[in-house]
Amino acid sequence: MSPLKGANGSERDISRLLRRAGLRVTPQRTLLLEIIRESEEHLDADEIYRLARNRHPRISLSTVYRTLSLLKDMGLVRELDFDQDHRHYELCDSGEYKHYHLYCLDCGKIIEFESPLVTELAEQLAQEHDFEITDCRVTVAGYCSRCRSGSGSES
Amino acid sequence: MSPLKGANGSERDISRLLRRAGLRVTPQRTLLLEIIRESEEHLDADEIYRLARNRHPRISLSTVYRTLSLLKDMGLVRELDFDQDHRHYELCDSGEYKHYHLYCLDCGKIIEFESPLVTELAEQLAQEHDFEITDCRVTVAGYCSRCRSGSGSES
DNA sequence: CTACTTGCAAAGAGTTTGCTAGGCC
DNA sequence: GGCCTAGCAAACTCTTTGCAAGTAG
Repeated sequence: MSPLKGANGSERDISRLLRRAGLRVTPQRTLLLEIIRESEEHLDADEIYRLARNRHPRISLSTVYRTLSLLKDMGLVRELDFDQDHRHYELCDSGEYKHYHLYCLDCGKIIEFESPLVTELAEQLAQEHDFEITDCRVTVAGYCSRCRSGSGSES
Repeated sequence: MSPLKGANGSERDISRLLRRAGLRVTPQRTLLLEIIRESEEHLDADEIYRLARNRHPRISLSTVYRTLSLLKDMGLVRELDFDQDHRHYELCDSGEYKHYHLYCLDCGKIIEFESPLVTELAEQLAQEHDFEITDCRVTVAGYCSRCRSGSGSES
C-alpha cells in the first residue's frame, strides 16, 4: 500500500494525522480537522465555529481558536491572510512531514525549519536498515538569544 | 503528594531526565532511576526491586521490569550482561543526547542510531537562529523489511 | 525452581475543554 | 462593534501501575 494518500479517509485518517503530530485525539480536534478538510473553501474561524456547532453544540469558540493555532503550529493547517480581519485556514498536507521544530525552553517560542539534512538522514536510514520511512520527527530544544541574555528568569 | 522524598535534591534532575526522553514522570520511575544512580554497583532487577520496596512498598516487580526495559529503550539506562541469568543496569549518561530512534510501526522494533547529520543539524540551527541547543530528539518511523515483505509476526 | 513477560482493570499524569472575562484594532 | 486571547477548574485522553497468571530455560 502506498503511503498515505487518503483523499477520502475519515476519522481514522484524521486521528492518525493528529497522533503523528504528537497531539491527543479529541472529538473537537477531529471535528475541526474534518470540517477544514471537507470544505472546498478556505474557512475562517467563525465559519468553522458555526459548522462545528452543528455537530458538537457544546464546543466553545476558544477551543476553535486554540485548536487552529495549535494545528498551525504543528503544521497540519495553513493560515492564510486574505485581509486584515479574517484569517482563513486550509489543510496543509496529507501526511508529508516536511518541517520540524526548534523551540525555546524559556519563552516557548517555536521556530519551524526544514533541512535537507533531515531528508538525507531519512534516506540513509532507509537504506542502511532497509526501512520504508513514513514519518520523521525532529524536535530541537534550547534557549534563544533573547532569553539567554535578557531575562534572568529562573524558577 | 509524592510519598517518596527521602533522596537528595536529585529528584528534580531525574524528572528532567525522564521528560527529555519523552517519558512521563511517575514516582516509580523516579525512584528506580534514583536507586540506579545512587548505587555504586550495577544492580540487577531483583536488587532494584528490593531496594525500591523499602521506599515504596506497593511497587510491583513487573513495574520494575517494564520500567527497566523502557529506560533501556530510551537510552537512559544501559543493560549489562555479566552472566546469562542476570541482567545488570547502570545509568547511561547525565543528559547528553547521543542517539535517536528508528522504529517499525508494525512490529514495534526499535533501532537506535547515531548520526553526524544530527549533530550537524544542531550546529546549523544553533548558528542560524542563535540558539543554545540543549536537547535534540529525532524519531523516525516506518516499516521494516520483514514487516513489508509479508508476515510481520515472530519477533 | 529462577528470571522475566503478559493481560487486564483501575489509578494516575498531564492535556484539553468550556467558562468567563478580558485585550486589541 | 468584530476578532482573538488569558486564566482556571473540571473533564478527558492516554499511559502506567499492580495484581495474577503465564512462559522460558
